[in-house]
Amino acid sequence: MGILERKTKHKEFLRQAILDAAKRLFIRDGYQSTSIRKIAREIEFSPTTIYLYYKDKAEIAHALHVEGFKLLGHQLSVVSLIDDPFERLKVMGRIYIQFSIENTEFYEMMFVLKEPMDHIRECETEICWEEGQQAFDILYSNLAACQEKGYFKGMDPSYVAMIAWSTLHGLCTLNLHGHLDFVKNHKKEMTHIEDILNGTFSAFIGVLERLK
Amino acid sequence: MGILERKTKHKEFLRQAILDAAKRLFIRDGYQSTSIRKIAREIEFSPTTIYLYYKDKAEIAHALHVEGFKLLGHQLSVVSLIDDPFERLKVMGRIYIQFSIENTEFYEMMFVLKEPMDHIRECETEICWEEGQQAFDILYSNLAACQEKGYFKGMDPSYVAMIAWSTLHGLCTLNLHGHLDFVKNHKKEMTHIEDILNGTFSAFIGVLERLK
DNA sequence: AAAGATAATTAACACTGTTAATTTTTAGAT
DNA sequence: ATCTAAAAATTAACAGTGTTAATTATCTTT
Repeated sequence: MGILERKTKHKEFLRQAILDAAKRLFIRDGYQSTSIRKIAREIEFSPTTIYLYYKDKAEIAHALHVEGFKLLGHQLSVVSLIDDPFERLKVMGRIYIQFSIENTEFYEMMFVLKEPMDHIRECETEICWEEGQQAFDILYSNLAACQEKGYFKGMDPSYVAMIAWSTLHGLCTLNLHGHLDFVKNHKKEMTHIEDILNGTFSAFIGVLERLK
Repeated sequence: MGILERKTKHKEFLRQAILDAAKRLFIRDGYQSTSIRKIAREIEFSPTTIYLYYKDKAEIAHALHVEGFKLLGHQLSVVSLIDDPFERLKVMGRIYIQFSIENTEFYEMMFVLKEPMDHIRECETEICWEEGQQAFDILYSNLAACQEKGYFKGMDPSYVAMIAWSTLHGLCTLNLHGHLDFVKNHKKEMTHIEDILNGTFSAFIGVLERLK
């Protein structure tokens, strides 16, 4: 069965090559500008070959979506060294924001674009967003740990998680989509957008700290 | 000069007709699916005629963007009857969320899509997002009024505004883009998505109330 | 009615995702 | 080594996209 093995190996190799090419273009030009034809040109195959390895563009989008979660996961892994749960939470927040700035296209693919979610709904038998679920669970666990240390008194950690995620996601997307530029005119201290993000995040942490 | 008048009148009429057609299609099928050709078919003109009234698709997007702000403005106008600033803030929040659910495509055009913002940056001589600026100012004024009644002690209202907007925007977009469906599995009380939105919003209001 | 300006059109370009039909390549059996 | 069947890759095509240049039709003014 050495031949069959080599064949599936080749299939997997090409599938990965397509994903790598897609990733390169996608990071540079964004998802919309990354066409099937451009990916094909990149790997020097005909456009239709790609459909032998991915059923449609949404499946490639989903693969990049998963890739993005791997990347964020790696960047977040350093927080395991931090013992205090609230301190850990703060660093996680900063890393999340930084990730959205440095990996715009991945952030968009993970938390904004509908294509990957549509693909999950269409293909996965049991409809569930594994990556999101897992990320949310980690956030929830951390908040529960904070609560045991006296934070968020009398609050449901699920709702605290929803608030925290919503706030950061809102902040990141407003920034990425160009809806925060005007704030510079509104407040003189906010000359750089990074200051707005950092300032708002610090203020939010301040709010959470008051809920002891 | 009665003829010139009629001519510019006609020009304005057709410009509005194009926008109305675009709005109809856009509300039904979303922005991406609303092509120039479909708009042209709707008003029974050739596709290129549209370019005599709008320089490109982004300009139509921007017109719909402004239209959306008018609509939200109308829906928010009822809060002027509420005297207490914090009570007013709460109702504003509920209306904002409701708007995002009932006017998905408008919300997307106002706060998510880049096209209208790109158009502003390209065309307006003085780069500023009038609609956003104005909306933010209203939020800011309300929060400042709250502060005078003892809320948000020792906080910068600008940052409170940023936090509030980010939280609501994050909540709305996570919902609209299908990233909250899994939460049903996470928490049994949250069987309907509306419950998640309302619950999270209530919890957030609870947080703000604690900052007295 | 002729001339000039304005409005609207057709034709075309360079793309897009995707499918059916066809060719090329590979693997197994004689 | 040759023939056959299966797998992989390709070409051609469909129906659509935003946008521009060149052309035709319409209307105003002389």
